[in-house]
Amino acid sequence: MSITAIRGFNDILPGDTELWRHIERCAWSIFRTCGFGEIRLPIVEKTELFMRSIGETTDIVEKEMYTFADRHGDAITLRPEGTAPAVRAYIEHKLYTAPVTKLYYTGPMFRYERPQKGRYRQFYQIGAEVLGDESPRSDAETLSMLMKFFGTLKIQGATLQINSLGDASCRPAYKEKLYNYLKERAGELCENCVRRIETNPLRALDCKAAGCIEATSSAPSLVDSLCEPCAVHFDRVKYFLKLYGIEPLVNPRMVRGLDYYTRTTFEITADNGLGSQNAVAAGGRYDGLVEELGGPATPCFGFAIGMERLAMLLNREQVAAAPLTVFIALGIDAEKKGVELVSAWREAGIRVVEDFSAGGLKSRMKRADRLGADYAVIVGENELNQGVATVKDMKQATQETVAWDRVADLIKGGK
RNA sequence: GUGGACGUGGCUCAACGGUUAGAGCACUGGACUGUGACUCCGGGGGUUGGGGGUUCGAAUCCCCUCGUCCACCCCA
Repeated sequence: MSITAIRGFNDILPGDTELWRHIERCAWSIFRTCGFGEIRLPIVEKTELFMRSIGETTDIVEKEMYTFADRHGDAITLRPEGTAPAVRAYIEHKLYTAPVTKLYYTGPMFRYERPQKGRYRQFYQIGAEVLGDESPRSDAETLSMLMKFFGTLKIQGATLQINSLGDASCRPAYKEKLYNYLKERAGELCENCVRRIETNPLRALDCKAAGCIEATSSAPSLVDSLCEPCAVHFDRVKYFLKLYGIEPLVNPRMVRGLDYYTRTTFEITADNGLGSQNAVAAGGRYDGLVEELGGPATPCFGFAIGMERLAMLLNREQVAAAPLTVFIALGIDAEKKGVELVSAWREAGIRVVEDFSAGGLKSRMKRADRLGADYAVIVGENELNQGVATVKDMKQATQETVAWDRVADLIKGGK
């Protein structure tokens, strides 16, 4: 075997990029109508940015980051997610001077994990962040935009789960309650969760181990422990989601893996064909992050969509490529004329490639077929003398002879 | 990071430790000198993922390594 791509890093081939472009175009056309502007962010950031935002005891920071020393010895990291860089840019460029900022971005993220279906070391996300809006209506509207996006792509079986993680005024008290509860039940918990009691007790709530599910079944509920403002916020989010026609599933045990989330968190899962990596989009509110990173106190809401997981949910047939025309010149004079004809047809907007191979018309028609041609345009001695081309519809198996300047119209009109 | 399944022409897969590793599809040439898909006939294509070992003999057994997939973990 010669040199291959590194593990977990994949090439995305033309057949797939067609689908990816469709997804990106669709996202962009919907997001922009909701007031989002695109931001292009660096792929590498100072390591410190992620340690301070995502949280030092999270799995991402502890064992999944691609961190290097650059030539000056500074610690830099391939971004494992997009929110922290977006917030960094928001602060750096003082975008907070605007009443609200809505940012959209797309690009690769990097996490050092064992590859699996729907999980790669370089993976792509479409992300969106609303910075500077504390209203629960913002949460609901942004979620509805996301659901509309999935609807436009005709994603089947997507379910929205939401939860509220509370904020700085109610979560610490809840954590304490949960800590004491878990402490008493430590014997029933898995090894991992025993460790979490000290580091991140909330995580024990969404552990899949049977013993842990059993042990936490009567644990104090987060949703019941919210302070008044958080409870009101959560109710309003649910209320407005209903107005948007969205019926979310409240999952009080859903805990996110990043430390910066407050209040609303959510996850969209799809069951068809994604295996155990079935979350296609997730996100939530992070009201403390901007301030944490040195900006003014700014309430925010954002989400990220997993591109390859989303692409797996779509069937290629739904994304029709533009019809392809293959031009076949027979004889040296036709080849000469072809230079002019092909560029004129391209100018007219049709997608045309020329078959430069030698050989009989039969083998060249066969090549055209294999290239996936919708039309074959043939110009040989006969056509050349009369200023016409033979245009064959490969799918219908019909053909007609038309003047050169009518070829593009015929092809565009057909189909 | 842990556990498991699997790596054989471009693709899907055969081959009890025993001739020269096969088939279908794909490719290519011809039957058919300017018309693809169907048919028929011919042809090319393999360091059996890589390395080491056991054996008279390894695709097959053993060890290591790389990769893919699945699950755990975690997440998008």
